Amino acid sequence: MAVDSRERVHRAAVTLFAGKGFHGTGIRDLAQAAKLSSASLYHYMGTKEELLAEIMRESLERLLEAAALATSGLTAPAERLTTLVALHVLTHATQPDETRVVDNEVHALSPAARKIVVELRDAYEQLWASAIDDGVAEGVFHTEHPTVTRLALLEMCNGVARWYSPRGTLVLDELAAHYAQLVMRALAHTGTGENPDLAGCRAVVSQVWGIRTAGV
Amino acid sequence: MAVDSRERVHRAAVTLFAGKGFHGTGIRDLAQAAKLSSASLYHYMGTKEELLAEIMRESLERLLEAAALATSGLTAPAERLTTLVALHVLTHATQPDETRVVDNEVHALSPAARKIVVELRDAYEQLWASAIDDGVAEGVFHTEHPTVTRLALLEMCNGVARWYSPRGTLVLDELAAHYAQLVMRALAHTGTGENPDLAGCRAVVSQVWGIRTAGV
Amino acid sequence: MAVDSRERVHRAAVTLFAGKGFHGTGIRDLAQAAKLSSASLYHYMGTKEELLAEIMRESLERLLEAAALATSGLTAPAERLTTLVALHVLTHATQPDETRVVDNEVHALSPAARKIVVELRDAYEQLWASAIDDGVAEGVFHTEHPTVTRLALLEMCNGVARWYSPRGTLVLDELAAHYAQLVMRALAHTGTGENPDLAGCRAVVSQVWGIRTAGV
Amino acid sequence: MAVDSRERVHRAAVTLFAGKGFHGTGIRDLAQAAKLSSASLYHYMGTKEELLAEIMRESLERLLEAAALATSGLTAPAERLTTLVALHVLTHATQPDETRVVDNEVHALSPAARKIVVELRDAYEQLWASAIDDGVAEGVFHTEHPTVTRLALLEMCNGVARWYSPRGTLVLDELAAHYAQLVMRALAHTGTGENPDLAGCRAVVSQVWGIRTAGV
DNA sequence: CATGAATGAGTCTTCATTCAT
DNA sequence: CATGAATGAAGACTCATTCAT
Repeated sequence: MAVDSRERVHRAAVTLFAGKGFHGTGIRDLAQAAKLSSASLYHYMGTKEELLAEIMRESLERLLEAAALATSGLTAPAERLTTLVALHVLTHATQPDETRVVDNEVHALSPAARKIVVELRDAYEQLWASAIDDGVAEGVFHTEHPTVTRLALLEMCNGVARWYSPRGTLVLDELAAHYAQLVMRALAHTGTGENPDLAGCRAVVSQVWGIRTAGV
Repeated sequence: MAVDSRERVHRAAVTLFAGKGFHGTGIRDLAQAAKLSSASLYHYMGTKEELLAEIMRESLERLLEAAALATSGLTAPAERLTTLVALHVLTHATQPDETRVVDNEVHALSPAARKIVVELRDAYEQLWASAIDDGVAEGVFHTEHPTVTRLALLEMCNGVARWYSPRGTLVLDELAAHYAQLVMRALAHTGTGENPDLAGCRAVVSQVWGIRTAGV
Repeated sequence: MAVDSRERVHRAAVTLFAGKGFHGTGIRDLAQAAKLSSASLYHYMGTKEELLAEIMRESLERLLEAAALATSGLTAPAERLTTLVALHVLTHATQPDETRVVDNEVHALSPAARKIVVELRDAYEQLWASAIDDGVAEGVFHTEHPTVTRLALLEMCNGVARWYSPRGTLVLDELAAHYAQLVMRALAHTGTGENPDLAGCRAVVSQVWGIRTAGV
Repeated sequence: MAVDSRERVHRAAVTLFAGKGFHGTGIRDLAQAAKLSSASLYHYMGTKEELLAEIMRESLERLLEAAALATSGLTAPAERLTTLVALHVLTHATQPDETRVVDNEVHALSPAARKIVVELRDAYEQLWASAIDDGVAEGVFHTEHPTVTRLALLEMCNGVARWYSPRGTLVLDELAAHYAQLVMRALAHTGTGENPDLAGCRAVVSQVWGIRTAGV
């Protein structure tokens, strides 16, 4: 059936793009994985790049939709953020291929397609931003640099797609709860211990990387 | 002159591999960026893949060396970890291209080269692992899943290379200190607030991604 | 319906072959222009090349038939030739696509199909040849090289298909009459003015095209 | 040598484009004819279309230059026109491939390249136009439709490239002189004999080509 | 040290055509 | 009668690499 084949092509693309990268995946790889001839592939896709763009757009739209669904009705910033974290982590743990393609292959998109993808991603990140900002305003979250913190936490959660395996001992719920806890702690009001020796670290970096990093 | 050219080739490769990926970078791109003919390129490198492997190995060796230098003499787990974090963040902020190549292009390596890189990375991560484990053992860090926490925090710090720009308002020292704070908090002993509605999140993910993710 | 579709296919082919050439026209272009799927196309044609051959054969047969009809009963060479010219010009002005395909796409035919087409064309040109030869024999036409003259005049009339537009100011009848006049004049007995400086022209051609045209 | 190869590529392209058309000529045909691998071809050309465009441009520039050289200093319209005719015929007889490519493959050019070619061709035709117009103004040429006449005569001369063979009995000088004579006669003041039966011809065309040519 | 020339294998994509439905 | 599905062969073009100069 047409539907089956189209689906097979997309799944093959997601798997291969995630594993070998967009440019590392040949049209023949796709064809083989989709059990089609490379010519037949073109019944179910436009160009290779359009296929990538569609995969990324669809992934992001699902993530955005899921986030909207899960947080609708929630008002408390902490509740909103933990829900976003849990959703994000669950999604990245269960759809690691889609997620990695979205995270790693933006550079392979044409400017037009990239614009769409970046806008979707920005819309999604805005949900995080407003939860964090609201929490800070309400005094339940504490951070000096909310934007930096948001980026840091997002990257932390993105990482799940790079290492989580369902074959491990950690159950999905535990994983999600653990990440939610990490995020809540990171935003908690805790007296910091002493700072690291930043001057020493900078010196080491300069030494190891040579003069070209004089900027340090 | 030879040294200069070799250096130019490496720098060009790092920049291009970071920006367009290994497979997305052609030998002609490299030649152009290094202001050499594509044939001359081969005076300063082996194959394209050997060039990649060397870049990755060198990057990781420097990171490992820097970590060893910076933490030598430190015993307190908190001190060790904050130092590692600061070093990691400084490195990723000042050498984003090298870092991104290391993080994103492992899949392009041959098994032999990959082995070397993975071993170096594992050695480096082991420094984090022992700091965390020691801290937990000493009761200064609190986490139920030390390994997961380590991976989460590492990914959080890796992210710096993907977004930090020296043109922003945040100074390097502030950046490093902020990340150190985030890490310390994440390992602090804080009563977590209520958990997110995990069942609800799982249901949303299932709905949005369709039955193929019944595994959720 | 079948007839309609078959007709649509032929018309689409004529238009496209004339505009983009046989090799420049894809089966999908044909299908689109004929408002059919590319598979359905094959209900109304053999191979693409057979379609071309049929179009050319049919065109030439019509021209030949028209010439036979129009000149039947005519005996005077001048009358025969002007009639052939008028008919030729009218045909090329009103059927420019068919005509251009016949004139330009012979090279795309297989030897077998080409043979048929060439024979038809030769039969047609023979009508011109005999009119001219008879006129020369009767002393009403004057030309030193009847064959060259015939080819020259034929090409002159063929040209109509390349530029004539019904949207211009020139009415068809005027066009045909004008060409008939040109042909009659070209065969008239007129003292030629002085010859061009052929040696000078040859020198210029040699100079401009380089030594490879030493043959000049 | 590079020069040799580049030259071989151009010559092969001219021959093949003339014989099989641009779209009918594959890159492999070119490579074989130029005695190069298809990859090596690209050391000496841009895209296939750029190769075509360059061939056409160069051909037209040479024709234009030759015409300028040959007619410089000539003032009498008849002299100018016969010189243009002789030059045109000599060029088409000695460079039939270049000429046919210019005449037949305009449709294969991109709009940008086509513009250049059309402008060159128009500039060349303008030389004919002014010679004819001047002759008409001076009363040495007689024609009711100078533009139509110019087009007709140009096409007549173009035809040479389609049939002339140096292996025939006709020497180049005779060929050029004969065409010059045809052109002079076509512009002479000669009483036309009776017109052809245009109504009859129109009826025949309508009958043979069917109702779709009701426009006749 | 440097590179123009060269290429076999590969890239993505389209070709004309067939056939089961 | 009509067409989605399918494909082997071919399309133009680029790849990473080598080598004689």
